[in-house]
Amino acid sequence: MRSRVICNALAPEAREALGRLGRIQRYPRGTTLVWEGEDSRIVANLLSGVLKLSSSTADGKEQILGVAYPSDFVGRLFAPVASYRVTALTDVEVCLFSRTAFEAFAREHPALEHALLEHTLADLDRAHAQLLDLGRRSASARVAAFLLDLSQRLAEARCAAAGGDGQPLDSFDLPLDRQQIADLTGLAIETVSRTLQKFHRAGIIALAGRRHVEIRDRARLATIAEA
Amino acid sequence: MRSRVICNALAPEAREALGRLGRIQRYPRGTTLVWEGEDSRIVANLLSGVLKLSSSTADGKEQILGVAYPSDFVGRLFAPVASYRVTALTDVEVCLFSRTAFEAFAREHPALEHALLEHTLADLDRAHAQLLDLGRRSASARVAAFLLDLSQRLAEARCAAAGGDGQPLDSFDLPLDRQQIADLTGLAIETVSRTLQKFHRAGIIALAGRRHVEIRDRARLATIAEA
DNA sequence: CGACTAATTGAGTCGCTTCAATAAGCGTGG
DNA sequence: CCACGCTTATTGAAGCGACTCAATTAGTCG
Repeated sequence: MRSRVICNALAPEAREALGRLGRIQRYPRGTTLVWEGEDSRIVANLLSGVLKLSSSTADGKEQILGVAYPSDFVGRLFAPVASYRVTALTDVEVCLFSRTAFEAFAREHPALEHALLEHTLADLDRAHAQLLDLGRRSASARVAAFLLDLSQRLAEARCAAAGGDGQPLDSFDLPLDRQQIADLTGLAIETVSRTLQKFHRAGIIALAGRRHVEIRDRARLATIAEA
Repeated sequence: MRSRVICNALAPEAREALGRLGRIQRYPRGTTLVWEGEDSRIVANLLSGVLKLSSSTADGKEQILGVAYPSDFVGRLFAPVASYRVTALTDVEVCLFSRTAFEAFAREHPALEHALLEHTLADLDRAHAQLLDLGRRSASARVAAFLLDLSQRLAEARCAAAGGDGQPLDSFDLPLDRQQIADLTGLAIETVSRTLQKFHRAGIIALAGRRHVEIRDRARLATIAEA
């Protein structure tokens, strides 16, 4: 598996030049970095923390389109307006770039555009998987798939950062609260809660506190996620 | 708006070289060009007709991830296996490439990779819009959005091909049957039928035969699609 | 420890699905 | 050109999964 960090595609000197273009910035949890519909002025590389990408209907119902973990690239290149909102789910640290400056730099560095293309294709695959979930799967399947995907991606992020082994984690803290899980899975908050409790009672997962989850029977969870 | 055809990004001589790499192929309606999960050996440029990209759950429920129109690029670059099925909804004519050969060519032609990146970002935007639909909108809103999107994209495809004006069409034939509309919108076929009839009775659209649709009140349709 | 927020639980409703039957569209052959 | 048969679409009735509204409980933080 190749590096998930965009700028690793670049030669050291180019990477340094790119580094000079961006600036490190921290935001507290809850901050919205980009609003949907507003000018798309910035793009960013997530260094630490978790971001949500979301969009909402005219009557205010929110749908989370994706969640970004450390090493992920976020922002809409080559479009004048942002099509989704970007909000910090935890305190975050990002490397910010002006969109146009980044685009100009990318034009000069085909390897970077190549890395962006691969990254975007991976995002598209994830969006497709989520489409199948939202369109055709039951509440239980969606919640199960969410837990499985989260454990995988948290492991990957840890791996990219501190160099773990990349094995999916069985015990972790949810970066999202119940409402956000509901917004991601397209369910009501009560349905998420009931489903989680049902898994808990069935011994498939263990819940401790509001945020902690332990996957006790990954195979069963995978079966539920399939159908 | 820039050209929607990938290879227009290339200089004439490069375009000709790419042309020699591909081969024109026709398939009758109903043919599956790529199966999900099988080796991703080919990619293609759609010349005429309509393709559906779909995926399904273990228990056989299908979800259409997207629909491709003339000038669209289809196939999963840089991945060993295809993540979705590609099926011809009408008779189609495509320009086929070996995936690996196309990738190698793209490496040599940054302008092509750039065009692919923009194309993929547009696909991602569409997937995001569909996520919001499936996760948070009612059956009526989904069907209305489908009709509006279709009229827009048919006009664009016509524009790219024959050089029309690109205005959304008010009268057109559906390239999908009711079941396929259901698979695209994540609804049951009966719900699609009922919704279409409801729009018809309300004078928002006119229906003739199985496939023909005429949008009579685009504004009202847009309002319904919003909520 | 107390106050506030987040999560859980219960009851009732609604929208969509499912199952079943009818009707319409369309190609075929007489 | 029309009758026939097959496929596709429509319509109806019933059921259920997830939502909504409301109340209770559990966590968390000062």
